[in-house]
Amino acid sequence: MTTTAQPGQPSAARSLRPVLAGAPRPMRGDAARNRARVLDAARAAFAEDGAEVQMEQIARRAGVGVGTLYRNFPTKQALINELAQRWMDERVEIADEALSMPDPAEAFGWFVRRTAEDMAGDAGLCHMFGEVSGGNCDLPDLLAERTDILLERAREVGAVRADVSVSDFQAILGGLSAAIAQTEKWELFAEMLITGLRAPAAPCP
Amino acid sequence: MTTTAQPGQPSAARSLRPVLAGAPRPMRGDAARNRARVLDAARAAFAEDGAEVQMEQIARRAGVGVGTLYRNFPTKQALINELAQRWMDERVEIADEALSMPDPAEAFGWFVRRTAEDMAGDAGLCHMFGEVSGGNCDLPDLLAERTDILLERAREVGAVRADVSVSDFQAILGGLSAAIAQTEKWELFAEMLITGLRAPAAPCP
DNA sequence: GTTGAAGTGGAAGTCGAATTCCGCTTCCGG
DNA sequence: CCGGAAGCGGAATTCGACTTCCACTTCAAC
Repeated sequence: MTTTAQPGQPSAARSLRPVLAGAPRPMRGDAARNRARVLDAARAAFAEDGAEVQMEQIARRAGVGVGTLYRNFPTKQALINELAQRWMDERVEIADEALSMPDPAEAFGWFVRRTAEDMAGDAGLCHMFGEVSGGNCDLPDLLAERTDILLERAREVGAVRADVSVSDFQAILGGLSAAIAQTEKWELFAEMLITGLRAPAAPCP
Repeated sequence: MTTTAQPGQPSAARSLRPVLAGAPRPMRGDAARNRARVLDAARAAFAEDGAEVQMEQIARRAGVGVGTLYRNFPTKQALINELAQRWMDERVEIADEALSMPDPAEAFGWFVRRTAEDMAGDAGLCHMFGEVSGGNCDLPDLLAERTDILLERAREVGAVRADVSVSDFQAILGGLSAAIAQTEKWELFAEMLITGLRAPAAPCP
């Protein structure tokens, strides 16, 4: 139910016209357009209403019938996974950008702030983080790897306490998303996190 | 659906034998016993599995039929509300205990730690906090009032930044519950919160 | 322009969980 | 110990999603 492809395009192929080597037929133009519309509509719908939106609402929003949804994604979950994958990819980019910054403490703070900001703008993202960190699936390897480095470097310069593991950080981001889902005050929350995460050395000797 | 009572006992009456003035008959002894069993079973079930437990599981756990559940609570939601109410009552007591402490900073910290600890021990509580702060319903007046005082006092001594409102704090607790639901490291999270919430005075000049 | 493979819409089917119903059982006042 | 009101169990019903199906439309190669 989560593995193999089924209809027009495997949900793992992310581009509009995934003309991979060996694909017998490139997918009809209008179909590709519809697939894109569905993805957009789904993203918008999840962003506004969270994961409880119904397939029919997404379909209406995209201006297609439910049948078309199911042609492209065998399952509601598959559709969600597709979006999750895209979000994760974006997150990996952000993490890479942070990793390119010279100061580890600054990089870490920037990543947290940026993530909080993105969450505030997208309820779907919030929910997904809740899920992902919620245990339904783990942080994808690519992202976990980046996060690990980010965290490690920050730890070395004392910007993050030593007893915070990647999975703790993951849980913390889950908490952040839950908080932000309730109030849009992401700046406050991000600041709190960054401060609270700092190693608890005696304040002022 | 949320207002009027229906069967044996209105879900608002919390005691086992709510022989309020005017109640024609005090409720049969075995019925009261069953009601209590149901409540216990429900609490345990929610604590273990979160809010997605099925009515039948609760019934089995309590050793009764689903009919008995519905005799006592017109709706699954009503049952949840009843438990939520009880949890909230406990929380008010905790808050009161905190309020009786002399040092506001210490009181605040103690309340946060205690809440985190309780959350760690009860997935049901966690979930409920998520819901309650999630907007489905607001913090009950009684608790909001206590929290407000706790927060205000802590603010005055600089243990909490000035720009944190009660509703922010509520959101933060929601986040805390989400984080704790994933890892049991409540001590770490509580410490982080307490530190992060502190007024951001310049560290060490 | 024709043709048939690909794609479409949305009514109908399925399925799981909440809720209802009712004949049988258990209390308890007299 | 009896009668009948109160309570009980759990099979049957309802309800609201997701998912399937298929007659019909659209595209694009020839």
